[in-house]
Amino acid sequence: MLDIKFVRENIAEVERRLATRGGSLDLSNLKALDEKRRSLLTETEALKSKRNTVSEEIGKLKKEKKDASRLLSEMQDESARIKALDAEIGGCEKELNDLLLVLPNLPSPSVPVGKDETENPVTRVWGSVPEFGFTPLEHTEVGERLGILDFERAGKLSGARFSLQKGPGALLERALINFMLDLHTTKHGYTEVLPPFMVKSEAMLGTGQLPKFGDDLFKIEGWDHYLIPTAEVPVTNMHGGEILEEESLPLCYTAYTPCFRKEAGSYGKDVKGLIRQHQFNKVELVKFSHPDTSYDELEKLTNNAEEVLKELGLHYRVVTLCTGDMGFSSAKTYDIEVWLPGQGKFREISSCSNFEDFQARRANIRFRPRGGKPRFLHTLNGSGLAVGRTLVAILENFQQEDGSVVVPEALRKYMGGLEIIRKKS
RNA sequence: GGAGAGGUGGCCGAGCGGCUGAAGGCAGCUGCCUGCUAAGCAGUUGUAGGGAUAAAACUCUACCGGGGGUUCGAAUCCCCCCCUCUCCGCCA
Repeated sequence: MLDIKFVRENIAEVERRLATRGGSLDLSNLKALDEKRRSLLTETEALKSKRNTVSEEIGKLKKEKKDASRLLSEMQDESARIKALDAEIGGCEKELNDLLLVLPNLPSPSVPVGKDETENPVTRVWGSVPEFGFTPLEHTEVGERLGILDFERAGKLSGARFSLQKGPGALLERALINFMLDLHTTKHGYTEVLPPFMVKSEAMLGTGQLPKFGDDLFKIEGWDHYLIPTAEVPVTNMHGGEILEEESLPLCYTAYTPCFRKEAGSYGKDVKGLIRQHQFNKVELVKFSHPDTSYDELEKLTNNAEEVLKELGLHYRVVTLCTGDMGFSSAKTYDIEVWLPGQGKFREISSCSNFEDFQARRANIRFRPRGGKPRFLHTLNGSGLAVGRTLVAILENFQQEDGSVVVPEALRKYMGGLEIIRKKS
């Protein structure tokens, strides 16, 4: 959520910067509501002030056993007016809030202006395209031939966009989760969190999924709860409403959770395989940062996610999302894209964002500067990494002509020393 | 799910419908004092939103789990909801 004060004082700039996200918007409605609210406030507060002093007087008169009926009847009317004004202010604030809640974050000035994903500049590349002496297969093919991926049975249970892994396929997923968590906790200094996988709507509001993107979420019938679409939601909202010590920043958390997404509107996209699922595993990185250092923290966080791919030996590139391709809550986002030989292209495997104080304001997460007033802090997060897509990358990059898959060195200790996944004969 | 107890400031803990943003204590900060430490004395310390200001100072309003109600006036009375704790039931 944007700061209404900032919007008020910089309305033209806000309009201009938001417009770079695409689409047009008009903040005149917001401006009018804000002005109305403030003038109503001035009016009602003056009345309340009067009521307070008169009420005190009435108290005195009564104590002295004097007649207060004139003041009493006068105040009856005033009170009714205050009540009506308060109701009007309430409505005004609700309307204003509703508008603010659906306004996206301002892109950071460092974000390239562009209309869509075709205008995302490549920021860096690591490794190189692996060469095969044969035509590499897509992961679905590799996995099904090995008997470790079973989409047919998953479909029987749950329909499209679900998967089932078996034997070394299930083990590989588990190994990846443990490997990533260990890397981030031991080497990068993050604290592991195992959060709830269901949260209240308040939490979804805090990180920006609600009210605008409810269609993408699975809601629990009869409850105010939703299945989380990412660990970002529970982990960021973990400190909702809190005032943290300045010295404790940055707080760095890593969390494994399954993620549940409806993928509404993606019909026909990635219908096959593990790329786009209603349920997938992810290890997430979340930071609560001092505003002064949040962009340094974004670089570090992105590097921490990249490290996973480096250790696994997977070729990838980092792109900076342009203004037109950024998510609703983000001020700046890097996507990490891994090379998939079976598809012959880079695919997103991580998205690392700085939300500045956008989520902190919604979720009311602050810190106390030494001796000063509480301030909103900055929140960041990134996938470190999407586990299913990492498994896809491994199957595609380390497949061999005979259909087997070499297990990356870094994962072997998590797989009982297994070096190669072969078809069970 | 059933029964009971409770939710007040950073913490503990008072609080007759008006003089309570809220006693008292602890913690914190600022002075003073003591050779050091400890103690002592005085003062001070919440959040949000308006107004004012270059920014402050200043000023107004609201806030005692949340929401409604009664009243000129509610932390205090009434109703609904939420949460925590204890006991019972159920369960991993």
